[in-house]
Amino acid sequence: MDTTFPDLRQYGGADAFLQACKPRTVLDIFTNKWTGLVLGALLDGPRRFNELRRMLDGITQKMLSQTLRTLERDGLIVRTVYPTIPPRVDYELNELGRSVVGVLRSIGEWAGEHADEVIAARQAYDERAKEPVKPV
Amino acid sequence: MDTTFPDLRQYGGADAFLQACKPRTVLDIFTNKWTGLVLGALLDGPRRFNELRRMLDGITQKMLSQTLRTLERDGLIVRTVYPTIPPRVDYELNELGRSVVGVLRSIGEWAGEHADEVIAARQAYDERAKEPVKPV
DNA sequence: CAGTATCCAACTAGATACTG
DNA sequence: CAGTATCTAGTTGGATACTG
Repeated sequence: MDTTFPDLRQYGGADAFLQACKPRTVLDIFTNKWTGLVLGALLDGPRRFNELRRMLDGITQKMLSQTLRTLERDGLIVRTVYPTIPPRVDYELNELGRSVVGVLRSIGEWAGEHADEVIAARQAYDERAKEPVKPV
Repeated sequence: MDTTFPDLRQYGGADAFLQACKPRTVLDIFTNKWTGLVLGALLDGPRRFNELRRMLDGITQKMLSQTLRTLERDGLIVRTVYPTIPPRVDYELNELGRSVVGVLRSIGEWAGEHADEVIAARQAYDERAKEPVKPV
């Protein structure tokens, strides 16, 4: 079986759900640790490398570089080099990149609306696990 | 900085985007390899363990077990044990679980609509990388 | 300024074997 | 039937040092 992610538009039962699995690699866009934050940092317009690094305080040079390269390769952002001294490089969302942000927003909305619920469920589950023996 | 995922509802610029970062742990729901498929397999109603294993051909016993436990702990599915011999265990989506599927659907829709675009961008990028020297 | 290169610790997921 | 336990290969991300 191809374990790629399903295209849920075509969902019509579990089988169809599972068969509609083609573009899983594309899903890396959403599973990467920094992708969402980097795209978010670009929402207001073009940013330079170190500018992004400051905005994303906590990201390493390596991860910023890697994330930007991946986003560029995936066609979500545009990298522009100005051959000045010192060099200047701008990163900017393109149309495809902006469309991803829409999806990230719906993920963020769900997380914002239900995070407490999930966290409470986890605590309840862990509490239950503490006392597995039924008191008589 | 807290590198959790932003709640984009509150977005009002990159700063707000970055500051609205609280419930990142909740995002594991979307980044897990099997979560989406398991939730999808439960869309039509309760399923038993080995039933799910057959539907998700390719998943190992360990990963199915682990994924189901995580989903149960997160409060997205309900696990019901029937103390029969042989044992019977049903897994079922609850309301929270069904709401996640909505988000997964929007991810799947984006992926379905733009996968070709992303894949083409990757190929183009890789092609460009092959001939880095500008022919004179 | 805008990156690369290298090493390493932590985590993930698969294969395999065993259990109430 | 419905799992758990263990071992291991592969991947991810961070720290650090260096470069055009």
